[in-house]
Amino acid sequence: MSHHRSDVVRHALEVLDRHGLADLSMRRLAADLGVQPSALYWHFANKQALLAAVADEVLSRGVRPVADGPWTERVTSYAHQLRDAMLAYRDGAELVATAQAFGLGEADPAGRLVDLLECDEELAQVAATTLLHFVLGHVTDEQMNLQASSVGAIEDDPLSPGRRGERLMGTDAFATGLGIVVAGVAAHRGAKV
Amino acid sequence: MSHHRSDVVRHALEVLDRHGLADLSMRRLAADLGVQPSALYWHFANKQALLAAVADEVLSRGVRPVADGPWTERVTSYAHQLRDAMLAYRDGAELVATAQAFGLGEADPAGRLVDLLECDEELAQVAATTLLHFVLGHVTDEQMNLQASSVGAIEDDPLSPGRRGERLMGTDAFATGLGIVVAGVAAHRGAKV
DNA sequence: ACCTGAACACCGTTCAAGT
DNA sequence: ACCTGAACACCGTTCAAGT
Repeated sequence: MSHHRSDVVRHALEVLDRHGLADLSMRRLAADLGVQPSALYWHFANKQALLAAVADEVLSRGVRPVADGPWTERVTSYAHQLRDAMLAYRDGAELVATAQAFGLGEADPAGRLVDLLECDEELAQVAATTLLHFVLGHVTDEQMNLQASSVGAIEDDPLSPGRRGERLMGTDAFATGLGIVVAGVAAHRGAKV
Repeated sequence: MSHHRSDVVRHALEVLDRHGLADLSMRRLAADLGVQPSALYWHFANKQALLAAVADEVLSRGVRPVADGPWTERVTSYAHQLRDAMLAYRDGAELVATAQAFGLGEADPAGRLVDLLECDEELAQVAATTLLHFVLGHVTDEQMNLQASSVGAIEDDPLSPGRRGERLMGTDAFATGLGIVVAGVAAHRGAKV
Protein backbone atom coordinates (compact mmCIF):
# COMPACT_ATOMS: atom_id res chain seq x y z
CA MET A 1 0.00 0.00 0.00
CA SER A 2 1.38 3.37 -0.98
CA HIS A 3 1.89 6.36 1.25
CA HIS A 4 1.72 10.08 0.69
CA ARG A 5 4.15 12.71 1.84
CA SER A 6 1.60 13.69 4.50
CA ASP A 7 1.38 10.12 5.82
CA VAL A 8 5.13 10.10 6.29
CA VAL A 9 5.06 13.42 8.14
CA ARG A 10 2.23 12.28 10.40
CA HIS A 11 4.08 9.11 11.24
CA ALA A 12 7.33 10.96 11.86
CA LEU A 13 5.50 13.20 14.31
CA GLU A 14 4.44 10.12 16.25
CA VAL A 15 7.93 8.67 16.36
CA LEU A 16 9.21 12.06 17.49
CA ASP A 17 6.73 12.37 20.32
CA ARG A 18 7.21 8.79 21.51
CA HIS A 19 10.97 8.38 21.21
CA GLY A 20 12.51 11.83 20.76
CA LEU A 21 14.45 13.54 18.00
CA ALA A 22 17.60 11.45 18.49
CA ASP A 23 15.67 8.28 17.70
CA LEU A 24 13.91 9.73 14.66
CA SER A 25 16.12 8.17 12.00
CA MET A 26 15.25 7.51 8.39
CA ARG A 27 15.74 3.78 8.96
CA ARG A 28 13.60 3.69 12.06
CA LEU A 29 10.85 5.74 10.47
CA ALA A 30 10.91 3.49 7.41
CA ALA A 31 10.73 0.36 9.55
CA ASP A 32 7.82 1.84 11.50
CA LEU A 33 6.13 2.60 8.21
CA GLY A 34 6.70 -0.94 6.92
CA VAL A 35 8.87 0.22 4.08
CA GLN A 36 12.51 0.23 2.98
CA PRO A 37 14.63 3.23 4.02
CA SER A 38 15.21 4.15 0.40
CA ALA A 39 11.47 4.57 -0.11
CA LEU A 40 11.55 7.77 1.95
CA TYR A 41 13.77 9.38 -0.65
CA TRP A 42 10.96 9.35 -3.13
CA HIS A 43 9.07 11.73 -0.80
CA PHE A 44 11.92 13.87 0.52
CA ALA A 45 15.25 14.92 -0.91
CA ASN A 46 16.99 14.13 2.38
CA LYS A 47 16.53 13.91 6.14
CA GLN A 48 16.69 17.67 6.67
CA ALA A 49 13.82 18.25 4.26
CA LEU A 50 11.80 15.63 6.13
CA LEU A 51 12.56 17.30 9.47
CA ALA A 52 11.63 20.70 8.06
CA ALA A 53 8.25 19.32 6.99
CA VAL A 54 7.71 17.88 10.46
CA ALA A 55 8.65 21.22 12.02
CA ASP A 56 6.15 22.97 9.77
CA GLU A 57 3.48 20.54 10.91
CA VAL A 58 4.26 21.22 14.58
CA LEU A 59 3.93 24.97 14.06
CA SER A 60 0.85 24.83 11.86
CA ARG A 61 -0.97 22.69 14.43
CA GLY A 62 -0.30 25.11 17.26
CA VAL A 63 -0.31 28.62 15.84
CA ARG A 64 -3.54 30.53 15.41
CA PRO A 65 -4.19 34.14 14.33
CA VAL A 66 -3.48 36.66 17.09
CA ALA A 67 -6.18 39.00 18.34
CA ASP A 68 -6.11 42.72 17.67
CA GLY A 69 -4.46 45.00 20.19
CA PRO A 70 -1.27 46.96 20.77
CA TRP A 71 1.86 45.45 19.22
CA THR A 72 3.30 44.45 22.60
CA GLU A 73 0.32 42.24 23.33
CA ARG A 74 0.24 40.76 19.85
CA VAL A 75 3.93 39.89 19.91
CA THR A 76 3.65 38.45 23.41
CA SER A 77 0.64 36.39 22.43
CA TYR A 78 2.35 35.04 19.33
CA ALA A 79 5.47 34.11 21.32
CA HIS A 80 3.33 32.16 23.78
CA GLN A 81 1.65 30.40 20.88
CA LEU A 82 5.00 29.38 19.48
CA ARG A 83 6.02 28.03 22.87
CA ASP A 84 2.80 26.08 23.32
CA ALA A 85 3.03 24.65 19.81
CA MET A 86 6.56 23.39 20.41
CA LEU A 87 5.86 22.10 23.92
CA ALA A 88 3.08 19.94 22.47
CA TYR A 89 5.65 17.51 21.00
CA ARG A 90 8.74 15.99 22.52
CA ASP A 91 11.86 17.86 21.36
CA GLY A 92 9.58 20.22 19.43
CA ALA A 93 11.74 23.27 20.09
CA GLU A 94 14.99 21.61 19.03
CA LEU A 95 13.29 20.40 15.86
CA VAL A 96 11.95 23.85 14.96
CA ALA A 97 15.24 25.50 15.89
CA THR A 98 17.28 23.35 13.52
CA ALA A 99 14.78 23.74 10.68
CA GLN A 100 14.88 27.47 11.33
CA ALA A 101 18.68 27.57 11.42
CA PHE A 102 18.88 25.81 8.08
CA GLY A 103 16.33 28.18 6.56
CA LEU A 104 14.14 25.28 5.44
CA GLY A 105 10.43 24.87 5.88
CA GLU A 106 7.42 26.87 4.83
CA ALA A 107 6.65 28.34 8.25
CA ASP A 108 8.29 31.73 8.73
CA PRO A 109 7.94 32.76 12.39
CA ALA A 110 10.61 35.44 12.01
CA GLY A 111 8.67 37.03 9.17
CA ARG A 112 5.51 36.78 11.20
CA LEU A 113 7.18 38.63 14.07
CA VAL A 114 8.41 41.34 11.69
CA ASP A 115 4.80 41.99 10.67
CA LEU A 116 3.54 42.06 14.24
CA LEU A 117 6.24 44.51 15.33
CA GLU A 118 4.79 47.28 13.16
CA CYS A 119 7.93 49.37 12.91
CA ASP A 120 10.57 50.18 10.36
CA GLU A 121 12.11 47.20 8.62
CA GLU A 122 15.60 47.64 9.99
CA LEU A 123 14.67 47.47 13.65
CA ALA A 124 11.95 44.89 13.02
CA GLN A 125 14.43 42.48 11.45
CA VAL A 126 16.81 42.54 14.41
CA ALA A 127 14.02 42.56 16.99
CA ALA A 128 12.29 39.60 15.35
CA THR A 129 15.36 37.39 15.33
CA THR A 130 16.21 38.45 18.89
CA LEU A 131 12.73 37.46 20.03
CA LEU A 132 12.91 34.20 18.10
CA HIS A 133 16.31 33.31 19.55
CA PHE A 134 14.89 33.83 23.01
CA VAL A 135 11.82 31.68 22.38
CA LEU A 136 13.72 28.82 20.72
CA GLY A 137 16.51 28.87 23.27
CA HIS A 138 14.23 29.00 26.26
CA VAL A 139 11.85 26.27 25.15
CA THR A 140 14.71 24.02 24.06
CA ASP A 141 16.12 24.35 27.59
CA GLU A 142 12.72 23.66 29.10
CA GLN A 143 12.27 20.48 27.10
CA MET A 144 15.77 19.22 27.84
CA ASN A 145 15.17 19.65 31.56
CA LEU A 146 11.79 17.96 31.29
CA GLN A 147 13.39 14.97 29.63
CA ALA A 148 16.35 14.89 32.01
CA SER A 149 14.08 14.87 35.04
CA SER A 150 11.73 12.27 33.55
CA VAL A 151 14.73 10.01 32.99
CA GLY A 152 15.70 10.56 36.62
CA ALA A 153 18.97 12.36 35.91
CA ILE A 154 17.71 15.15 38.14
CA GLU A 155 16.17 13.88 41.33
CA ASP A 156 15.44 17.10 43.23
CA ASP A 157 12.39 19.30 42.88
CA PRO A 158 12.76 22.24 40.49
CA LEU A 159 12.31 24.80 43.26
CA SER A 160 15.48 24.04 45.15
CA PRO A 161 17.88 26.92 44.55
CA GLY A 162 21.60 27.34 44.38
CA ARG A 163 22.67 24.36 42.30
CA ARG A 164 25.10 25.03 39.46
CA GLY A 165 23.35 25.12 36.12
CA GLU A 166 20.02 25.48 37.86
CA ARG A 167 17.61 27.83 36.17
CA LEU A 168 14.10 28.93 36.77
CA MET A 169 11.96 27.16 34.23
CA GLY A 170 8.40 27.08 33.13
CA THR A 171 5.78 29.58 32.14
CA ASP A 172 6.72 32.26 34.68
CA ALA A 173 10.36 32.38 33.64
CA PHE A 174 9.32 32.41 29.99
CA ALA A 175 6.94 35.31 30.55
CA THR A 176 9.58 37.26 32.46
CA GLY A 177 12.26 36.73 29.82
CA LEU A 178 9.83 37.62 27.08
CA GLY A 179 8.88 40.75 28.98
CA ILE A 180 12.53 41.76 29.10
CA VAL A 181 12.99 41.47 25.36
CA VAL A 182 9.69 43.19 24.56
CA ALA A 183 10.57 46.07 26.90
CA GLY A 184 13.91 46.40 25.14
CA VAL A 185 12.23 46.54 21.74
CA ALA A 186 9.81 49.16 23.04
CA ALA A 187 12.71 51.29 24.26
CA HIS A 188 14.38 51.14 20.84
CA ARG A 189 11.15 51.81 19.01
CA GLY A 190 10.51 54.90 21.08
CA ALA A 191 14.00 56.20 20.44
CA LYS A 192 13.59 55.88 16.67
CA VAL A 193 10.09 57.38 16.21
CA MET B 1 53.54 7.38 21.92
CA SER B 2 50.91 8.27 24.48
CA HIS B 3 48.65 11.28 24.52
CA HIS B 4 47.13 13.36 27.24
CA ARG B 5 43.59 14.59 27.54
CA SER B 6 44.84 18.04 26.56
CA ASP B 7 46.49 16.69 23.39
CA VAL B 8 43.19 15.19 22.33
CA VAL B 9 41.33 18.44 22.97
CA ARG B 10 43.89 20.45 21.03
CA HIS B 11 43.69 18.08 18.11
CA ALA B 12 39.88 18.10 18.18
CA LEU B 13 39.96 21.88 18.01
CA GLU B 14 41.99 21.64 14.82
CA VAL B 15 39.66 19.12 13.21
CA LEU B 16 36.74 21.35 14.19
CA ASP B 17 38.22 24.45 12.65
CA ARG B 18 39.30 22.71 9.47
CA HIS B 19 36.31 20.47 8.76
CA GLY B 20 33.42 21.63 10.94
CA LEU B 21 31.43 20.09 13.77
CA ALA B 22 29.63 17.59 11.54
CA ASP B 23 32.95 16.01 10.56
CA LEU B 24 34.30 15.91 14.10
CA SER B 25 33.61 12.24 14.78
CA MET B 26 35.34 10.01 17.31
CA ARG B 27 36.57 7.79 14.51
CA ARG B 28 37.93 10.64 12.45
CA LEU B 29 39.60 12.28 15.43
CA ALA B 30 41.17 8.96 16.39
CA ALA B 31 42.43 8.38 12.84
CA ASP B 32 43.90 11.88 12.78
CA LEU B 33 45.56 11.15 16.09
CA GLY B 34 46.98 7.85 14.80
CA VAL B 35 45.07 5.82 17.33
CA GLN B 36 42.12 3.41 17.51
CA PRO B 37 38.67 4.94 18.17
CA SER B 38 38.38 3.02 21.42
CA ALA B 39 41.50 4.76 22.74
CA LEU B 40 39.53 8.01 23.09
CA TYR B 41 37.31 6.36 25.68
CA TRP B 42 40.18 6.16 28.07
CA HIS B 43 40.28 9.99 28.10
CA PHE B 44 36.58 10.79 27.87
CA ALA B 45 33.44 9.00 28.99
CA ASN B 46 31.74 9.69 25.67
CA LYS B 47 31.57 12.07 22.73
CA GLN B 48 29.54 14.67 24.61
CA ALA B 49 32.19 14.94 27.33
CA LEU B 50 34.84 15.40 24.65
CA LEU B 51 32.79 18.13 22.97
CA ALA B 52 32.23 19.85 26.31
CA ALA B 53 35.98 19.92 26.91
CA VAL B 54 36.52 21.41 23.44
CA ALA B 55 33.84 24.03 24.13
CA ASP B 56 35.57 24.94 27.38
CA GLU B 57 38.80 25.38 25.49
CA VAL B 58 37.15 27.69 22.94
CA LEU B 59 35.76 29.87 25.71
CA SER B 60 38.87 29.92 27.87
CA ARG B 61 40.98 31.00 24.90
CA GLY B 62 38.75 33.97 24.09
CA VAL B 63 37.34 35.30 27.33
CA ARG B 64 39.28 37.78 29.43
CA PRO B 65 38.33 39.71 32.58
CA VAL B 66 36.02 42.63 31.88
CA ALA B 67 36.99 46.18 32.82
CA ASP B 68 35.28 48.07 35.60
CA GLY B 69 32.30 50.28 34.80
CA PRO B 70 28.51 50.34 34.96
CA TRP B 71 26.83 46.93 34.68
CA THR B 72 25.46 47.69 31.20
CA GLU B 73 28.95 48.17 29.81
CA ARG B 74 30.37 45.16 31.61
CA VAL B 75 27.58 42.88 30.37
CA THR B 76 27.89 44.25 26.83
CA SER B 77 31.64 43.79 26.86
CA TYR B 78 31.36 40.21 28.11
CA ALA B 79 28.79 39.37 25.45
CA HIS B 80 31.10 40.67 22.74
CA GLN B 81 33.91 38.59 24.21
CA LEU B 82 31.77 35.49 24.05
CA ARG B 83 30.92 36.23 20.43
CA ASP B 84 34.54 36.81 19.46
CA ALA B 85 35.64 33.66 21.25
CA MET B 86 33.09 31.54 19.37
CA LEU B 87 33.70 33.21 16.01
CA ALA B 88 37.37 32.30 16.31
CA TYR B 89 36.59 28.63 15.50
CA ARG B 90 34.38 27.13 12.82
CA ASP B 91 31.01 26.13 14.32
CA GLY B 92 32.18 27.50 17.65
CA ALA B 93 28.75 28.79 18.62
CA GLU B 94 26.94 25.55 17.84
CA LEU B 95 29.54 23.66 19.84
CA VAL B 96 29.22 25.91 22.88
CA ALA B 97 25.43 25.96 22.59
CA THR B 98 25.12 22.17 22.73
CA ALA B 99 27.60 21.88 25.59
CA GLN B 100 25.61 24.57 27.37
CA ALA B 101 22.29 22.88 26.68
CA PHE B 102 23.55 19.61 28.13
CA GLY B 103 24.89 21.39 31.21
CA LEU B 104 28.36 19.94 30.70
CA GLY B 105 31.67 21.72 30.78
CA GLU B 106 33.49 23.78 33.34
CA ALA B 107 32.84 27.16 31.75
CA ASP B 108 29.73 28.80 33.18
CA PRO B 109 28.89 31.86 31.07
CA ALA B 110 25.38 32.05 32.52
CA GLY B 111 26.80 32.23 36.02
CA ARG B 112 29.27 34.83 34.89
CA LEU B 113 26.43 36.95 33.51
CA VAL B 114 24.52 36.60 36.75
CA ASP B 115 27.49 38.11 38.60
CA LEU B 116 27.90 40.95 36.12
CA LEU B 117 24.22 41.86 36.30
CA GLU B 118 24.52 42.98 39.92
CA CYS B 119 20.88 42.67 40.82
CA ASP B 120 18.66 40.34 42.81
CA GLU B 121 19.09 36.68 42.06
CA GLU B 122 15.63 36.09 40.63
CA LEU B 123 15.85 38.69 37.87
CA ALA B 124 19.54 37.99 37.28
CA GLN B 125 18.82 34.33 36.59
CA VAL B 126 16.23 35.03 33.92
CA ALA B 127 18.14 37.96 32.44
CA ALA B 128 21.35 35.93 32.19
CA THR B 129 19.75 33.04 30.30
CA THR B 130 17.89 35.48 28.06
CA LEU B 131 21.15 37.22 27.20
CA LEU B 132 22.90 33.91 26.65
CA HIS B 133 20.13 32.61 24.38
CA PHE B 134 20.49 35.73 22.29
CA VAL B 135 24.27 35.46 22.00
CA LEU B 136 24.30 31.74 21.20
CA GLY B 137 21.41 32.00 18.75
CA HIS B 138 22.78 35.01 16.95
CA VAL B 139 26.33 33.74 16.56
CA THR B 140 25.13 30.30 15.50
CA ASP B 141 23.13 31.98 12.74
CA GLU B 142 26.11 34.10 11.76
CA GLN B 143 28.37 31.10 11.42
CA MET B 144 25.84 29.08 9.46
CA ASN B 145 25.49 31.92 6.96
CA LEU B 146 29.25 32.30 6.74
CA GLN B 147 29.60 28.63 5.92
CA ALA B 148 26.69 28.62 3.47
CA SER B 149 28.12 31.55 1.55
CA SER B 150 31.66 30.12 1.54
CA VAL B 151 30.26 26.91 0.05
CA GLY B 152 28.54 29.04 -2.60
CA ALA B 153 24.98 28.18 -1.58
CA ILE B 154 24.37 31.91 -1.32
CA GLU B 155 25.81 33.79 -4.24
CA ASP B 156 24.56 37.32 -3.61
CA ASP B 157 26.20 39.95 -1.44
CA PRO B 158 24.92 40.17 2.16
CA LEU B 159 23.61 43.70 1.67
CA SER B 160 20.91 42.88 -0.83
CA PRO B 161 17.56 43.15 0.94
CA GLY B 162 14.17 41.57 0.65
CA ARG B 163 15.01 37.90 0.21
CA ARG B 164 13.05 35.41 2.31
CA GLY B 165 15.08 34.24 5.27
CA GLU B 166 17.46 37.10 4.80
CA ARG B 167 18.66 38.72 8.00
CA LEU B 168 21.03 41.48 8.86
CA MET B 169 24.19 39.83 10.08
CA GLY B 170 27.47 40.84 11.53
CA THR B 171 28.71 43.01 14.31
CA ASP B 172 26.17 45.79 13.83
CA ALA B 173 23.17 43.49 14.05
CA PHE B 174 24.70 41.79 17.07
CA ALA B 175 25.26 45.08 18.84
CA THR B 176 21.71 46.20 18.09
CA GLY B 177 20.14 42.98 19.30
CA LEU B 178 22.30 43.02 22.40
CA GLY B 179 21.27 46.62 23.03
CA ILE B 180 17.63 45.58 22.89
CA VAL B 181 18.05 42.88 25.51
CA VAL B 182 20.21 45.06 27.77
CA ALA B 183 17.65 47.88 27.57
CA GLY B 184 14.93 45.42 28.54
CA VAL B 185 16.94 44.24 31.54
CA ALA B 186 17.52 47.85 32.57
CA ALA B 187 13.79 48.53 32.42
CA HIS B 188 13.05 45.54 34.66
CA ARG B 189 15.85 46.39 37.05
CA GLY B 190 14.54 49.92 37.46
CA ALA B 191 11.03 48.69 38.14
CA LYS B 192 12.24 46.36 40.91
CA VAL B 193 14.63 48.68 42.78
C1' DA C 1 3.47 7.10 -8.54
C1' DC C 2 5.73 4.57 -5.27
C1' DC C 3 8.69 0.97 -3.70
C1' DT C 4 12.53 -3.00 -3.35
C1' DG C 5 17.27 -4.79 -2.90
C1' DA C 6 21.65 -4.19 -2.46
C1' DA C 7 25.36 -1.68 -1.79
C1' DC C 8 28.67 2.32 -0.09
C1' DA C 9 30.74 4.78 3.29
C1' DC C 10 30.22 5.79 7.45
C1' DC C 11 28.76 6.23 12.96
C1' DG C 12 29.34 5.75 18.84
C1' DT C 13 30.42 2.50 22.24
C1' DT C 14 32.02 -1.71 24.85
C1' DC C 15 35.32 -4.83 26.52
C1' DA C 16 38.78 -8.15 27.05
C1' DA C 17 43.42 -8.06 26.38
C1' DG C 18 47.93 -6.13 25.72
C1' DT C 19 52.36 -3.01 27.21
C1' DA D 1 48.72 4.99 32.17
C1' DC D 2 47.37 4.34 27.70
C1' DC D 3 46.22 1.62 23.77
C1' DT D 4 44.78 -2.51 20.40
C1' DG D 5 41.48 -5.63 18.11
C1' DA D 6 37.35 -7.05 17.34
C1' DA D 7 32.83 -6.84 17.69
C1' DC D 8 27.77 -4.83 18.21
C1' DA D 9 24.22 -2.20 16.76
C1' DC D 10 23.44 1.23 14.27
C1' DC D 11 23.50 5.58 10.57
C1' DG D 12 22.17 8.63 5.65
C1' DT D 13 22.15 8.13 0.84
C1' DT D 14 22.30 6.32 -4.04
C1' DC D 15 20.66 3.81 -7.82
C1' DA D 16 19.16 0.36 -10.90
C1' DA D 17 15.25 -2.20 -11.13
C1' DG D 18 10.56 -3.53 -10.26
C1' DT D 19 5.00 -2.74 -10.28
